[in-house]
Amino acid sequence: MPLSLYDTQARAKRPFVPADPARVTMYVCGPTVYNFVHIGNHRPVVVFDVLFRLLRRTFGEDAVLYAANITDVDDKINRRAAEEGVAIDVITERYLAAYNADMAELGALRPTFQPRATRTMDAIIALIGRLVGNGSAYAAEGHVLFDTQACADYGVLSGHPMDEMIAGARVEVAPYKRHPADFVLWKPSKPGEPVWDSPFGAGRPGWHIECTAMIEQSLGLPIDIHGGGVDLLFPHHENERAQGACLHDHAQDRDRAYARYWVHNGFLNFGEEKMSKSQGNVALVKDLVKVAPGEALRWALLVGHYRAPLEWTGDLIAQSVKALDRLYGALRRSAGVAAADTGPDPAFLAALEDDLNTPAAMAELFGLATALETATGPGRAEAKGRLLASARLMGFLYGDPEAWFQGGANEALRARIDDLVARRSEARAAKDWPAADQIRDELAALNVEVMDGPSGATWRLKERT
RNA sequence: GGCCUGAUGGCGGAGUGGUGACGCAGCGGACUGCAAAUCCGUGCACCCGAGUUCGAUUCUCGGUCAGGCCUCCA
Repeated sequence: MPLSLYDTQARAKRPFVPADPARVTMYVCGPTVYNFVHIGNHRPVVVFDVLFRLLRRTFGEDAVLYAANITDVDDKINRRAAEEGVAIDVITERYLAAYNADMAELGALRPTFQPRATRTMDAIIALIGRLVGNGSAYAAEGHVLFDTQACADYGVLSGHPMDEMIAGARVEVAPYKRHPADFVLWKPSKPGEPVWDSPFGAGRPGWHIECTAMIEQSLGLPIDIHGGGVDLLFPHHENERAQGACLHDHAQDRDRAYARYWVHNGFLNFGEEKMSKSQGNVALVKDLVKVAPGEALRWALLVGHYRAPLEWTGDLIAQSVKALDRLYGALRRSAGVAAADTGPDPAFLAALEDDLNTPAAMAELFGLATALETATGPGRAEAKGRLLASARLMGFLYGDPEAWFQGGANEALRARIDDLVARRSEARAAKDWPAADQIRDELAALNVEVMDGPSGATWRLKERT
């Protein structure tokens, strides 16, 4: 079953056919590194990581090029640097490192490229020059603006009719714009802000052109897949597409001269308590991992279909932990079984290939876990192989099952628990049930649950502390 | 005002023109000294109205409700 993706521009699911199967390209808009990003920012990270893994499996690991950019030129970065009285680099390096650490916690592969705006400046300036040169952009009062009127099909991506948009606009239109929808490609820097020399005067780039330049420099245009959150659909992606279409004005397929598929993930919602940085109640990965493993956070982010909004709650995290308990439990009980080299389960793969239907794929994983629990003889190795290969295609079950259940215990606690479990086993062997039960109560007080099996007792921590 | 989504059991969440996945929670049973874990079984839902159809949760139209975007938010 071939991979199909919902393409925002076509407003339909389309079979995914890359321009060149030997060189599949994907670009996803990444964060502005001025602070820690909250868990919602990581939804696209995880979603497109699953797509990255699936593409690598389909077309070959070396055939897929994935670029996820970093915006390191921005007003918010400038403000933050000024507040702390440090150089801008100090801010961007700090939060870029934190961002990459979060990605690792969530089990996301490193993208092939992580382009940064500040390191793409020559390409940005050259690109603006080309747009000015072919009449798609104009200079006004020290700015360079993209001329949306020169772009015949401006609006086709987001479906925003330009007239309506202007009528409902809630922003004041800068006087130097020819048309209200025109947007900045280059603008003068204010005192203290980063500044670059350019043929249009000293200044800094607008947001949209940065992404287009980073795509062109890292992957080359057009790309196969352009991803990001739905909030970026307008104006950011619309503007990117317009820039791309005007760069390649004579391309045969103008519509797809920039990106062949547009994929947008839905928002993460935070229920009644709106998560906002000003309230200081944001959910940060570095804090969440104290409550639940990063793998469970990854699971939670994939519990719903990527295009649907997802409610981020404590219960969602708890349920995700239990879901992984189930899968790791099946692995733990088959610890002595060597996994056969089977590859992913066909039904599981079909679910993922159907526009990344992760909930359906997860349902298949539970079925595979039950198959492993109930299989006998040689069927166990095969069942274990299918479960592992399937789950790992989604970025799960790379961990050691024992570590999953006992990982929260330090050396001293572990020794104490092992001792209690051993003493309880002796009591049970002597059929001294009161003594055995009393030890079990002691273990429970240590947050330990003990499970008796045919080959002895095992234990797990009930809750992470 | 414009554009765009969505409405499924106690909760989360797929999917389908005709027996409504899956997980958690619940219930019954097996196993267990008792539990836990596991296995087997089971109760519970498709927003409202009209239309198309032999048949609609699924398609069409209307309504209600909820959410998003139109502001350099993933």
